[in-house]
Amino acid sequence: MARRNDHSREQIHQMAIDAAIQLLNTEGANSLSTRKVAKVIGYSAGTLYLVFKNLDELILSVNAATLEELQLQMQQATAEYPNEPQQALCAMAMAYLSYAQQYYARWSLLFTHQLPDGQPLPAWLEERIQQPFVLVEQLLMKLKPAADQYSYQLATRTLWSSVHGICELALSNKLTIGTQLSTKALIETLIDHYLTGFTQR
Amino acid sequence: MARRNDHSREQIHQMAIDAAIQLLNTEGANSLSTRKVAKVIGYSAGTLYLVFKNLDELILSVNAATLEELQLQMQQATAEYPNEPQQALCAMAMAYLSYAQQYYARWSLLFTHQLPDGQPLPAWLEERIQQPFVLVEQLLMKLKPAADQYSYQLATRTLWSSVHGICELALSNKLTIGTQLSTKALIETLIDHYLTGFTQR
DNA sequence: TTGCTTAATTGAACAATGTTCAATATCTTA
DNA sequence: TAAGATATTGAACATTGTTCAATTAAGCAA
Repeated sequence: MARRNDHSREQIHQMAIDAAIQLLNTEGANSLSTRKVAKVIGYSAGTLYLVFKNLDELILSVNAATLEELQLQMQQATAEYPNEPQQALCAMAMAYLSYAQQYYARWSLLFTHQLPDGQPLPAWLEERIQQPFVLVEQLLMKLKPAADQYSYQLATRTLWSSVHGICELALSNKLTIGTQLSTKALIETLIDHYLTGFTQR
Repeated sequence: MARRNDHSREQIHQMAIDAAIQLLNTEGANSLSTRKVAKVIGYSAGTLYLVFKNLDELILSVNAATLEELQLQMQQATAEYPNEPQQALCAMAMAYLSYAQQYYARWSLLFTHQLPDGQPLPAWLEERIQQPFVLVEQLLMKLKPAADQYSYQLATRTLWSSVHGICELALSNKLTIGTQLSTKALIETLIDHYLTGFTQR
């Protein structure tokens, strides 16, 4: 069979991303392969190479889609606290944790995937990576209106990568070994203590 | 060729771990394979299966060795500050960052490797994972002698997974996109702000 | 020393993977 | 309807983890 013309290139591109997401959701990270994605969308593996340079590029596209979803969840979580930035930050962190739990394979792929040779990430993905930080930064500006850009950038990245670190170690069962600690409690003390320092200086 | 009896099982076990570490150091995380390890130690791939259940078990052993080295670096970093716990914590965090930079492939393998089906980590590795936390906990006890076990556990895990998160995102170039921030500055503000909150309450 | 037993090690084999590309079957158009 | 263009395939290749019957040398008994 050849020359079907059932779908446009753009459609195949999107179908492949959707299929990969579905595989990650149902089968886990170790079961993502070009052949399986191809099977799900009803095309041959070779067809994927008309639309993606290679599997890495497909994964980067999946990661961009994941980041978009994650950002949306974070944004929605803040809606309940329009005038309480600290509460909003807490809710956002919980949304982050919650998303990571629910879609663990996709979420961890954001961080475990490494391009060969240490190739740099494409600009369109770097763009997407920055978006969640923007949400955090906006809340920090509400919390302490009179600070300079450097302080906001510094506090945003420090606070959010810390939240991320807690989620990462907690969800891979490396954090609470031999303790009764709850991940939620860790995140709450982090935010509380860090913001105490941030607002005081 | 068969029945060489050049090395004991224990020797082959250790040789394989050493070879894997060497491959990770020189070729990167994507170049670790049973066949390459076997080639380095001068045995066939099948021989590895006399000593490890599978590649995952070899990787877990490599990770245990990495954790041991990492812990040693962290410990040595504190030696200069026997009476300044906060300085010691900072030095320890810098040692963590430094190790992660120098041995990035091995360090990231600690966190990117996932056992299939969500199998739990073996107890001997969980043991090793807890050790670095012990070092942090000791310093927090010096810093604030009158607190209960729960507070120490909570603060230890919160602080260190935060340091970890900063290192992780920074080293995978996801943290300082579009900014001039230094990873060191992020870690310093984290420790400073968090310890402010920790000692005050 | 010789011959037998034993087991350490191999190498071939299998299934799955990413990737490439000549072959092909269908669409388009003249 | 015939010819040309091209979208898609499927076979092929290299590499991977893993298994296991075959083999060969070590150990041992006579």
